[in-house]
Amino acid sequence: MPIRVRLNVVLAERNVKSKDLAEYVGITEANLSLLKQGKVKGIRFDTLERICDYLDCQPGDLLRFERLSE
Amino acid sequence: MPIRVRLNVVLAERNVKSKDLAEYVGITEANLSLLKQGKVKGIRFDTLERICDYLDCQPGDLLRFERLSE
DNA sequence: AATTAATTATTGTAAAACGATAATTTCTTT
DNA sequence: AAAGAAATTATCGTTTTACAATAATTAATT
Repeated sequence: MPIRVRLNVVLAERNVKSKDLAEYVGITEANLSLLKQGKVKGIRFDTLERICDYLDCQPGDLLRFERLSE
Repeated sequence: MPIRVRLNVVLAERNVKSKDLAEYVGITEANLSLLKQGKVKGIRFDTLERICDYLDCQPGDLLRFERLSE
């Protein structure tokens, strides 16, 4: 699955707790955990938006397309 | 809605026809059109992936978080 | 050892991505 | 101006899945 979710990386960089982000975004810690680990198959823009807002980042920081070959 | 979908921009830059992209991605032109215009509320990663693949771009090229103020 | 933080698991539901199709509109090209 | 191609809009239906809610388990911190 070449779309890589690197929310975990950004969280670590920012030193932000999942709990705090979840609270701000308005989703459960359980779901945020799944998202962090790339265990979801998509994302709603309003969720992405609030994450970017809180982490002061861009979607491109959270999502990367990684080609298989090369 | 501060997540801006700029697929239309990238398509224009690449001079790619919606029809061709739709065909490659495997979604209907109708749905691609909605996506192009930011009229969807989310996206599945497998769709995003194929778009990035065909357009040789990153999610960050297609999605931008734009703050309201400032 | 306690407390806190994060992950995993389960079940349920509502939202919406997407299909299929067709009609309308816009854009090209002759 | 016609014709053709490309794109948008509109309906309706279906299936997927993001998310909630909750609880239990497993890391980390202190």
